[in-house]
Amino acid sequence: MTEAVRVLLADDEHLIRGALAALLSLEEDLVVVAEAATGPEAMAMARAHAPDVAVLDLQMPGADGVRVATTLRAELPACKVLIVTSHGRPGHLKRALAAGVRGFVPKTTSAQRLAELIRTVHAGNRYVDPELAADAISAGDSPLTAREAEVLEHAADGAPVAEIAERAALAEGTVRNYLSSAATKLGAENRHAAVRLARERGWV
Amino acid sequence: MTEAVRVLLADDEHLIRGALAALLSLEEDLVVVAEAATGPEAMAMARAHAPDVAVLDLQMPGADGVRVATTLRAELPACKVLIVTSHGRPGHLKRALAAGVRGFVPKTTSAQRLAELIRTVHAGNRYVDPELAADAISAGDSPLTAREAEVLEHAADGAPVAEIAERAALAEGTVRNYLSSAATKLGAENRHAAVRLARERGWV
DNA sequence: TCCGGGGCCTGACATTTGTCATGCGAGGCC
DNA sequence: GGCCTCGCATGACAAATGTCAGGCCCCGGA
Repeated sequence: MTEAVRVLLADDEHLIRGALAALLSLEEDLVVVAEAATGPEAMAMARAHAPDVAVLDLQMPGADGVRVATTLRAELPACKVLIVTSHGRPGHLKRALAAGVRGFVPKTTSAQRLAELIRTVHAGNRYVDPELAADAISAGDSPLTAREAEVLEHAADGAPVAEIAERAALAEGTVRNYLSSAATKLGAENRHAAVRLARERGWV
Repeated sequence: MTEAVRVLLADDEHLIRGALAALLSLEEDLVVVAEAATGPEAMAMARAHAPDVAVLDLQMPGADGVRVATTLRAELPACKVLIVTSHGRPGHLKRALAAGVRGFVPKTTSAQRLAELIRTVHAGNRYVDPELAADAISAGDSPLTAREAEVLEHAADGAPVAEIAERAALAEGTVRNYLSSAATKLGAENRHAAVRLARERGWV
């Protein structure tokens, strides 16, 4: 038998992380060498233990799974990343793949299946949940231009146009214009609905 | 030794549910008699198995944990409810307690601790995570009147005033008035920021 | 080279939204 | 009863937002 696969587990929910560690330990060929509850902690643990596979939650305090994946890719190219997420938005998947992530699955996956997937990515293959992939494809690419997306992000917390204009160093009219065109492209009634839609699709 | 505590586990994340079931099974005095992935499923399972304790996720498709708890209280008063949540908003705790929930903890709790809490609520005691309780107290009661909250909910998806007015069967001016007073009470710049704040505090 | 298209940026104008003064009815208090 | 406060409801006015036509610059194709 070959060496056991060394796994890093990162999730801010202690409940799921501990339970998962216990279940994965039941698998003969998997060994959890480190656990982390935050993004920075995950990076530190990865540096310290150089795991074969990193199982990362998408939503963590400090730095999200994709950012951790980006760092890992640069510092530990041999470490394969598998992202696990509760509420998968299409755009996240795209960002994750761009960051070199090898696997992307929802938390509705069973532990048994997850163990299989850890082996899959460790073997050098990729795996993306079919349903999430379908969502990402049907959502397609963002139709927004760089400025439109930028302005929309600044508008995300409901700030008035004047404030957005200041933060983006643009005239108010310009900001209104981008907001308007973004809303039109997304088929939204106004910028607030546009923000909501863009969020859902992971475009901001 | 007394009878084992019969537990119902409801969570839409298969990963956490399965893992948790496995871990709780390691406890001698606990037995998981049913699992569910949605609100309605949880209710059906509860009726079928009449568990001693129901461990419910707050966010589930179909009906959230609090709604399930309300139903359970009416139909199975003997069944104690323990709510587990990922991102606890102050208002949810209040609603949960009003629904007769006996325990309320974040998912950052360890499985070991959760097992203890299941015994605690089964014994008839209550337990609320101290940090969540502190948040709820500092956030205080909602300052919004019934109509203000109602209108704010209708405004949640960024709909224009005309649409809100129609849905709430009010004049447009009236809707604007409620929106304005709600925003003022919450210290928000406009209704959209108000919606965001109210969401954070769990008041809508 | 010279268009044409697309992204970026702007101010002027129409529409929507937020604020204010006001009226009405239901309770609590003297 | 008389008085006050508070929530509910409305329309008029002021301010913020959305829409439009147009100018500028860069790049790729004719």
